[in-house]
Amino acid sequence: MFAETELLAVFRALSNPTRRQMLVWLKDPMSFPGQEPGDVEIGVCVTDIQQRVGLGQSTTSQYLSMLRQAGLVVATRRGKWTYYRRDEANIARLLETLRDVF
Amino acid sequence: MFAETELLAVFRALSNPTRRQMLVWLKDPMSFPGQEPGDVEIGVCVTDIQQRVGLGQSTTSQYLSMLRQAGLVVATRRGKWTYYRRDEANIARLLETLRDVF
DNA sequence: TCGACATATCGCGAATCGTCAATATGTATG
DNA sequence: CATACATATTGACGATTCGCGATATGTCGA
Repeated sequence: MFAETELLAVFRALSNPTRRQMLVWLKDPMSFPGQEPGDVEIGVCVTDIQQRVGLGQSTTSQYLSMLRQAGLVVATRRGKWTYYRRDEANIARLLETLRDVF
Repeated sequence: MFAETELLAVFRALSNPTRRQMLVWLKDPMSFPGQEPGDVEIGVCVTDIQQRVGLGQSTTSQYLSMLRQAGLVVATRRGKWTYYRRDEANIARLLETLRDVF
């Protein structure tokens, strides 16, 4: 299951509408500008996400870091870029936990 | 479904461990001290909940109010007491929404 | 109506959040 | 190595949250 501290990180992360929006948008990586069909599996880079959410670069980076610490996304560094994608397995596990706990 | 502002209230409410604990404890009203078998359907009064969470009376009242505004519990006034119980139907609806959205 | 009791609301200081600009770190390329 | 670029970290500051004590509101019984 999820430990109390993990649940805390999850709910804190999702208590912000922009961070929730990020997670939803990442369900469809191709909807981001500049995404090539081959990039879907590795995710979307920070700059592309930033363009879409319309916040500053540092804020975008921090928000993605929070989502990662909450176990909702995973980051992959490739060259200069860091790609973020949803951690579908963990999200599914989380939804099961929520159903069991609440 | 749940509107954006409703989801915000829900995640804000659940981003606090004590408020999450309250919601879980309310699954079993009989586990509170001073609960009579006939009280299960109406819920648990604020004082009994406060005894258990160990916070101040005002904080307990405010936390329950937040859970109510988030649609997670319902309040019933009877005499001097206000009884709180889970809104199971709405919680189930919420879990469905979460499964659809995330 | 008065006092006792249950709950809600108000006002406060400390801590955390939201967001940014500035700066640091890492990485590829000339 | 020097430069440019992508991302992460830091510092700042107003806004919000946490939890409390004090106080207000509502309800019952004498």
